[in-house]
Amino acid sequence: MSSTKDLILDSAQALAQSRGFNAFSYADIAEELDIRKASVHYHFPSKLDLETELLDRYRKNFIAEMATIESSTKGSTRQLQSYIQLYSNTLKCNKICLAGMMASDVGALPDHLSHSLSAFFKEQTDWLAKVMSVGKSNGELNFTGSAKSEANVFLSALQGGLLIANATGDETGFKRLKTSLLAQLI
Amino acid sequence: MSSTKDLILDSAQALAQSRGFNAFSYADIAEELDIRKASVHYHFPSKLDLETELLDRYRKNFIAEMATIESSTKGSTRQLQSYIQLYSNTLKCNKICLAGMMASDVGALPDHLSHSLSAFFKEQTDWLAKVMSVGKSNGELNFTGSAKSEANVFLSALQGGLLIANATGDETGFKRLKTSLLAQLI
DNA sequence: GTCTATAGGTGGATAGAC
DNA sequence: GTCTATCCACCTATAGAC
Repeated sequence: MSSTKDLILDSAQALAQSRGFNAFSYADIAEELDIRKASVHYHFPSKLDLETELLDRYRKNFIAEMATIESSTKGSTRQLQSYIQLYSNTLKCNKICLAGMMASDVGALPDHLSHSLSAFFKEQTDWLAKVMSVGKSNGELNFTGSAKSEANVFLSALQGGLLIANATGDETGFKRLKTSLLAQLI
Repeated sequence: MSSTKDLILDSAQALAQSRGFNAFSYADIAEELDIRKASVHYHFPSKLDLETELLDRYRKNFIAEMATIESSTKGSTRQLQSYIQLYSNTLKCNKICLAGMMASDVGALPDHLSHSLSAFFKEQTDWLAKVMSVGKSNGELNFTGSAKSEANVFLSALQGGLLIANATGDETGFKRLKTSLLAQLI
């Protein structure tokens, strides 16, 4: 049984990932959950509070997902595949990454949010670089640049690919992108 | 001497590329140009009209840029470098691609705009695939997948890389990304 | 083509009862 | 913790003078 606060976050996240954070209102959330706007304000006094908690939760969830992959999936290639799957799942729901969405409005964000956003991308890149580094050490992966640089390309392509695939409705294009990204590391 | 209409488009584009389309108003444009809101409405009755013309102009400009590159720059590698430079210039102004920004709000866009957005990404991918195809034919470039697939990875990485670099303020990361993208094709 | 003035609506936010 | 009621600022948009 989810708390109202969690349900609000779920609703807001779904709206943000498909429309953008500035394209929905408290009224949309209230309607979806069949509660009143004032109740939403009780849990999140300002919309900035909501946005902040949304990104915090998103970061934590992603970190947890990465930890799960690391502990339950063997092999660098398969770990990267599992990571990619997180993005495929998002695309299936006609959504993009919450952080990717917020990044497109970065010029309008207060400092603490842009810092949190920065941290998200660093967390992702660091984890990917670690996995790639291990894979190169044991001979499973093969690439020429630094792991950090490869991780940056990998994440960038996933973020951009998700954005484009979602805008064009081209799921097969995203499928090919996933294949290419892995092929380049083997 | 630019017309008022062009100045409005310029102002709106700059605002959209740094803040997002839903994070600025006619009042912002009017203030920047020192005119009244009603004058903006004279040229663009609704904000949707503004958004539509903005994307149309952006597409045309990009097509013109690509044509210029094709006619004035010799060699596939150098043509791709020139293309990449378009994105570097955007990053220098702390902006992202207008289409990338709009793509993050695609769930809130009317059909005609999402179709135009789709067309933009197709135009970019097609041009890149053509350049890559030529480069492969004459031995200048070397890659294993299809040109279309490589073009998709290339564009995705640039779009995502721009988004991330702009959000993190990491210009050097974007520089390395550019190098990696080209290295993968040689 | 640009202005003043204003309508009409929505969005974020608060007060206070229950 | 949720509700009703309401405020106020801002936003899109229009009417009509110049």
